[in-house]
This record gives sequence, C-alpha cells and structure tokens, in this order.
Amino acid sequence: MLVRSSIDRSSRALEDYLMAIYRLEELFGEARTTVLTNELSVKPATISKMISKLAAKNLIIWEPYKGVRLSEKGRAIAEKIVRRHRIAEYFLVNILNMDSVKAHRYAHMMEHLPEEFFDKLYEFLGKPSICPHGNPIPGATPSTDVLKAKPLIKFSIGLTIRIVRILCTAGGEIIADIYKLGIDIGKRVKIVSFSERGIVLEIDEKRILVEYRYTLAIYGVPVE
Amino acid sequence: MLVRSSIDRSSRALEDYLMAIYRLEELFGEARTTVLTNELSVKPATISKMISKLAAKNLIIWEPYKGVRLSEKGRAIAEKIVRRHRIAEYFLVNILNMDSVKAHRYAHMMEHLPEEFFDKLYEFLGKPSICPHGNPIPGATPSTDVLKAKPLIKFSIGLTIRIVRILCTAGGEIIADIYKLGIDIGKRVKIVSFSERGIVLEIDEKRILVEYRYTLAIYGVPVE
DNA sequence: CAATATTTTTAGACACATCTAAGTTTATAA
DNA sequence: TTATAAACTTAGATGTGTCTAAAAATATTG
Repeated sequence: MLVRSSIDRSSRALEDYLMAIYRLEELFGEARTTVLTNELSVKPATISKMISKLAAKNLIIWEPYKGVRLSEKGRAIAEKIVRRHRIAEYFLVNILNMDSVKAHRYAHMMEHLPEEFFDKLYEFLGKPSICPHGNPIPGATPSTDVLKAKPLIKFSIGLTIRIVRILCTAGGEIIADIYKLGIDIGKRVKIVSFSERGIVLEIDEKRILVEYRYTLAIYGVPVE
Repeated sequence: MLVRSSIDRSSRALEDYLMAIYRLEELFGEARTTVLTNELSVKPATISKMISKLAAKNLIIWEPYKGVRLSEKGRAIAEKIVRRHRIAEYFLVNILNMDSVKAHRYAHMMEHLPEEFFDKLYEFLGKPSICPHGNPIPGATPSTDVLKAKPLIKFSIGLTIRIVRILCTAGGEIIADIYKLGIDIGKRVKIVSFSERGIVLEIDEKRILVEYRYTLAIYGVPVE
C-alpha cells in the first residue's frame, strides 16, 4: 500500500473524534451528539454517521439517541493522543512562551504527529507530569494533588479550594472563559453558595458566579 | 463557514504538491509527472489531475506532456512552506537530537502547522539562517557561501570543493543515500573525473563514483 | 397526557484526492 | 523512419468526511 509522507489523512478524523469523546466523557460522563457538534465544528448528521463507524470498529459504545462512551480499545487510543496533546501544550507554553489558550489550539494541530516525535520532545522537556492546565500527562506518575482533585461542584459550602487542574475541550473556549474569570492553577477559591445557574465563589476578595458548565471543568483540592 | 480546529485538510495536498514542484524545479529546473510520482507517492493519473487543478488556480505553469514550473503566486506559497520545513528540521536536529534524515521526514509532517508556531519556534532557536542540510531558511540573510554554492556538476576536474548544502526531496531517500556515501556539510571533495554514470570524487583519501542524480543535489564552493 | 420543541438519526448528494483502465503524445531504437 | 516503449493525460469509479432535508425518538410544556 502506498503511504503519503505527510500525516495520514484517514486516522486524523478518527483521532479527533476519539479525543472529543474522551474529553466530554471526562466532563459529563458521556458524549452527546449535540455537544460533539460544538467540539468538532461539524453538523449533527456528520456526528451520527461517524459515531456509527466508530461503533462498528468497536472503539466506542453507542446507545442510539442516548450518547456514546469510549470502549477499552478506544480509550487506549484516546489516551495516546491526550499524552501527545499535553506534551505539546507544555512545550508551547514553557518553551515557546505562548499563552495557554492559544497553546491549546496549536497543540490540537500537533497531536497527530508521530509517537517518536513526542518521545524525543518529552525527553527534552524533562518529563513533566502535568500540562499547563494542570492535567496529568499519561505515562508520568501523577502527583497526589492531581489524583485527589475533584470538580468544584463536589465540594461543600464554606470550603476553600486550591485550583489544581482545568479540563479542556477542543475549541478552548471553556478554558479561555475560565481564565477570564480570574481562575487559574494554584489560586484559592471559597465555595460561597450554589445558585440555580452556578456556584458563587469568593476569589481575590471578590464574589463571582461561575456557571455549572464551567465548574464541572475546574478541579481542586481542599486547603487544610 | 465552519472551520475544523485541526489542520485544514484541503490546503494540505495543495501545499504538498507545491513543495514537491519547488524541490524538483530547484534540482532539475522543472517538475515532470513521473518524478512527482516518486515525490508524492501517488499514481501518475493523480498527479495529472492535481496539476490541472493547480494550473487552473494559477499556482503553476503547465505545458502538457512537458512539465510544470511554479508561478510567482505558487512560488510565494512554496517558499513559506520551505521556511517552515527548514525551521522544523533545525529544531528536530539541534534541539531534539534526531538524525537529519529522520528529521527531514518529520519536518514534512510539521510543515503544515500555522505560521505563528514557526515564528515563535524560530525566535526560540535564535533565528538560524540555514537548515541542518545547509539550505537557506527563507527570510534570513543567507551567508555568502550559500549564495555562491553550485552543484558539483558545475565544477571542473581537479578542483577541491567544500560541501555547503544538500538539496532535499520529499521522501528523503536522496539525502540518506548521499550521507551514506560519506558526503556531509563541511567536508571537502576533489573532482577527479566525469564518467558516464556520474562524477568520480576523492573524499577522505578514497575515490567514489557519485551518480549524476545525486551530484545535482550536492552544492559546494571551491576551496581557495 | 397531548402538543410542541429539541435532539438524534437516516437517506441521499457533494467535494476531494485517490485509483484503474484506456487513450494520446513524446522518446527511443531497430 | 517506422515500430515500440515510455511518459503523460483523460475518463470514470471508489472511499472518506462533509452537507442538507426529512424522518424518528426523546424531552418539555401547557
């Protein structure tokens, strides 16, 4: 079979879909068609068609009209891509001095480069264990903080939480919005109350309302 | 219009074709269908079809059954990609310690990443003026050596030449073969004679025959 | 709980780069 | 210089990922 020397076209879409599903599963426990629509900038009909292909390849588990989750096989592939993505992000932020939102977008373009590139890059970077958003790089030993961290929504009123990681979606809009609110890795926030729309947080002596769709992505640990 | 966050598919093929034509033009003065076939690992019919598309877009000048050359417009695009390719190669060899043949292959996969990535990377690398194969990085000020260098085939018998640059093709087979012969940037070779098949060179006190298709790619300057 | 709105899927068309097969042009050799 | 070989192009088919339009399932609301 002939092999183009550029990045293989066929595996690209597949990897993008698995990545998107991985992220949504991380956030919501499952991936719905409409949400994938935003993640992949593609019409619902396209998502449906691709979903049935991925399901036929046993990469995902599909309950029609309900949603999809990754199979073991699919998750294994997705985790490889997540690793590449986070190594790329680390490089873009810490070596090339890109802001972390832009880095996220560019990392998405780099994540289809071959494994060996990332092995070399990872070596050069000194084998970091987390990406700039605090998310663990698969393969590295995660810190206890990262392991213990839970989404803000899981903590009770009154607790002060140190932000440890922020989950990312494909477009990067969610992380951009979150950083705009003044939330960042290492910052401390206090859970003030739960309203209908979101969580009221105290951060830098100010109170802000953070919508639930964001608080699902913000992981932290209680401050002793 | 919807925009995928991954690298745009449509521009990929176009960029690959322009790059291949650029390289063959550099080597042979024009690009023929059969040769493009090797460069792009694609059947002749495909080359023909793509050539007529590129010609319709005024990116190349096409004389059917004769060959193609880049138009001004096409050359401008190709030079951007060449720049990206050579910056990537420099990074892969000098920072990630890849051997230069493999770097060439990987650079080919990276060369479709966006301009800004390469601007940042170029900055980080200290704005080098040549790639690891000695080829100038467009935009940088080239050294006089690079400007004066000519292919070995242009020099007369008896001259000693210092190798300055080695032109590359897509697959990287040519550079790999050349390096295997013991030829490398900075080395001195003496033009012994011209045979039917190639040039007899004296290198490291040994005489070797280098086929003409290789000598076209090997650029050097006479040693005073 | 019935009507309506939203989400999801199916069906079918399209663009794109590729292929094979066949025809045309150019080059080579007897 | 004609016959044969090689290079190149055209025509038409295929696979993949996308789209629109319409149908089906699920969720929401009066």
